[in-house]
Amino acid sequence: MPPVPAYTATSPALAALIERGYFEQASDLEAIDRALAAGPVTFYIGFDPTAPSLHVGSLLQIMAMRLLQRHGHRPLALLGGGTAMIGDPSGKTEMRRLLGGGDVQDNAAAIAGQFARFLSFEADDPNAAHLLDNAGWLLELRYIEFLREIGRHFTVNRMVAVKTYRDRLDAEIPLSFLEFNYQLLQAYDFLHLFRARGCTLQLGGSDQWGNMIAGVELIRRVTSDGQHGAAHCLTLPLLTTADGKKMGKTERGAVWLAADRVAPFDYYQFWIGCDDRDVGKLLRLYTELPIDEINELVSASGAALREAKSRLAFEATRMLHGEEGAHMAAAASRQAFGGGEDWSAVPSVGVAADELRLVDLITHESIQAFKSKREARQRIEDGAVKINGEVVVDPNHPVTLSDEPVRLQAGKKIRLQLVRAERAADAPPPELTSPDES
RNA sequence: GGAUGGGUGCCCGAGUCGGCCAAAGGGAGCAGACUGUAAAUCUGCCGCGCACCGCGCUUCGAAGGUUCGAAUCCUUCCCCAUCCA
Repeated sequence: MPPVPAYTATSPALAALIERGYFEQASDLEAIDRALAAGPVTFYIGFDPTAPSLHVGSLLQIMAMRLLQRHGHRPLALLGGGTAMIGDPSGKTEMRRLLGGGDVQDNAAAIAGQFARFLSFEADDPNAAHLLDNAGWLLELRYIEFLREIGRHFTVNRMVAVKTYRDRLDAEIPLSFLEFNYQLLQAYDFLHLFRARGCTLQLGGSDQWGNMIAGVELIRRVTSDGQHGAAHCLTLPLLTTADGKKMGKTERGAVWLAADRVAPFDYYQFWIGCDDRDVGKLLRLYTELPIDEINELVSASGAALREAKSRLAFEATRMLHGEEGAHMAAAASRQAFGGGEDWSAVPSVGVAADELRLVDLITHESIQAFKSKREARQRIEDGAVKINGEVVVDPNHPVTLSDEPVRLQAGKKIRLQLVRAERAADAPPPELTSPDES
């Protein structure tokens, strides 16, 4: 059930945004529509470099950028290297932990590469994307100057009315002055990009509404009347899954885009394991399949929906990890969950031992199927672990490792092939690479 | 700076005239059954470890103390909230 606003867009870009379900709310939809129809629009989305990788949550924003870029508009991906040092209080129930400048920079560097998979940064591309870091202009701000130029346009009365802050105040959760300033800085970002790059549109998650509007208003106030088009903003929905959880979170934490955090196989598994009710929505948002085809896929019901899911998983994986990776992941998934003997594409892990008790094996540092031995024992006794397709209920059951891979199934999701590894000086990282890959 | 109320396991939240508390209950999570690698439901697990139908170790803001024995009592300290200054 895509939110279909009662508005018929004239610009292809906005039409596509709406049709695919990216649109939620906008400062002035018609103005945005006109601008997008009139020619290339420079727009930006901010990303907080609070972790060394983006995750599926931020991927939604990236997909929206990608879509707009395809329609000829100019994306600016803004890393909040400066604002991350403040911490956005939006949606937070507690005070944010502050990140140091060093962390932020490392993270920013790691994240930068991930954008390149989804956006074109080619210099000769007329609407090439650009990656910016607001540390560049925020860190050198001078307090008094900033207050006089920017601060004067904000009334505390209005700031306090913003939902983000309102909630914090109502809930009587302390809101530090530091955090209170976040909104000003984000608004200033927009102004800066408006001036420096002609950026007139900001997109963001719906939790960013207050911050984004603040930027729009700031620009309106600062701009002289003669200057054309004020800036606008548009929010993307905050995705939740059908069972009410935040999109992109799993048992094992966030679904990261970095392959060394979430292997292609696991990434594929994430998508294929989605709730039936979400398939259509996810296909629209996270793949580029034509709408007609999506509708076709989703019209199936019951078990036939698996077709739609595997398509979703494949497409999503392909975009992030490439054609090769996607095929690999798909094949591995079919094998691992198909019940067959052939596991050739299933990720394999080397274990530096000849023989281990089952408990020790599945809690081995390169596998870590369960959190502790305690739990592992329990699960084994529950019948959650299979070796070569056979349930093994005895935690002390010895498992012999050799060059002949052992097929391990632990719980619903974990499927691995185990091979004996050389006792390297440093333990082999738990890389889930496929044997055929090399 | 003053007054009052608080800090419990991933989260919320019981528990304080000391033992039956590794700590009620709920949520989250994990596993099993059922299925379609879905949802819902039911069942089990849910501090860590082991030679495991039992045993050991570490937890209730921190450090000490009283006691055979403390999350529960005393002391000091740290932190938080609200009100006052």
